[in-house]
Amino acid sequence: MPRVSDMKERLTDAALDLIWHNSYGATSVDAICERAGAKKGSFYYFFKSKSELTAAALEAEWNKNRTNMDALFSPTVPPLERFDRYFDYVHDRLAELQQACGSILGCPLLTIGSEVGTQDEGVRATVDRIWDRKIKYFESDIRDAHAQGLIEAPDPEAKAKMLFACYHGTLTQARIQNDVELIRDFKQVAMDVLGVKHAHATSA
Amino acid sequence: MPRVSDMKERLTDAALDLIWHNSYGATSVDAICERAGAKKGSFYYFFKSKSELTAAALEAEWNKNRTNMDALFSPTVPPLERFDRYFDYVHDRLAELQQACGSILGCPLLTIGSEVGTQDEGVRATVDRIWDRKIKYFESDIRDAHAQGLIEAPDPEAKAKMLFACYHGTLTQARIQNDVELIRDFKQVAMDVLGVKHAHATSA
DNA sequence: AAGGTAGTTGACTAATCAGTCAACGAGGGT
DNA sequence: ACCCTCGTTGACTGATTAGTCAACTACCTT
Repeated sequence: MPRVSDMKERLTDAALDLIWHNSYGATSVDAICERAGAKKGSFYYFFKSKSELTAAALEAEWNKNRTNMDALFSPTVPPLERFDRYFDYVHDRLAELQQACGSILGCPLLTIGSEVGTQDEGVRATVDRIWDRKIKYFESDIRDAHAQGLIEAPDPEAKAKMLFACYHGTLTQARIQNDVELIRDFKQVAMDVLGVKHAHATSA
Repeated sequence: MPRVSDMKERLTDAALDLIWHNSYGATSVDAICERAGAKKGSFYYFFKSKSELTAAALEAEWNKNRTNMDALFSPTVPPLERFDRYFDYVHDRLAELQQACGSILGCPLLTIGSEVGTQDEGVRATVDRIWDRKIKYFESDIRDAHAQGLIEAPDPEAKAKMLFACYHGTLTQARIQNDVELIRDFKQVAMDVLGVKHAHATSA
């Protein structure tokens, strides 16, 4: 048996999988253990509670996606193209997951945050923290686009917040209706919200 | 004891309250019964399961809000003013609820739909159905606005869907961050998404 | 006033829940 | 060769879960 255990990661992976696919409330510690190949005792060796594991799982997921996000929102890419690539990336990943599990899963941050936000302050604060970090990608992007005269956005922070909220609303509607099309259609909405100038409509 | 019982309504009211405030998973049948002043047996006399009760509670809520929605979206009101009044109404109601319970609750349709959508087809379908009905208010409104030349919206159905998704994203972000301001700020976003012509910016 | 029916009761089950614990195992450092 | 520590084990508890059921009550109809 390994001196350095990968069990902690197996547990956070299993937890995020199950909670994202189903929900926080419907995911039991037993189920997480089973998927991770762990026994109850191991679980509580690494985590104080299901709530704490969930927070850890969200942080772990963030760290995994971080370099990817950095690449997508690299300042070397033209501002509006960053959004374009990002929306494509999320769309493709969710479509791929739908192939595997049958459902459009939306964003775990919103799904989990919305579910436990009023009940579990630890998880809520974690969601909030990661949410803020992700918005920063939007914010920088908007600021660059504004500086280059591509859009009119005197308050990039507010604009980023709003765009982020709209995007997540779309992802969630896609989850509820299990329809990936909505996500593809969002690009045009993003252009509208951003206030992209000389927007020659690509679709209706 | 009354010949005609109001227990069914008490149960759906209690269920929606608790599920909206907390979540579907965190709301037990026992808790619903306690709040409704019912015993277990009464619950299962009226409803086959917690899932069925939830669907019934959503339908009941819809019926309660129906006349209100009809008034807000009355064709006698200028199209853009309808949206304005509706957004104000939701904002005020959620702010009021926040006073009472401490939390911005967002929209139960999205919260519940997002939580149980992948697990409970009955509830999911109910959410979907009501969601569609509510979007119709947006759709008619957008069609009228387009006809009056206030906006450019050749596909009112798609536009309505997108605006609805964006709005619910904002409501949910407000729930997660317990911040009512986001909801107030949405009006400007709505104008952008709608593509309101000669939009003299009222705020930033 | 008799009887049917719509509604109520609360004790019951069997499963599942989150979380505990004391004992065990296997490397690594010395 | 020793121990010490990181990790593992699985049986256990006590609470809570959704759902069942047969007996009961009170009203309305006739």
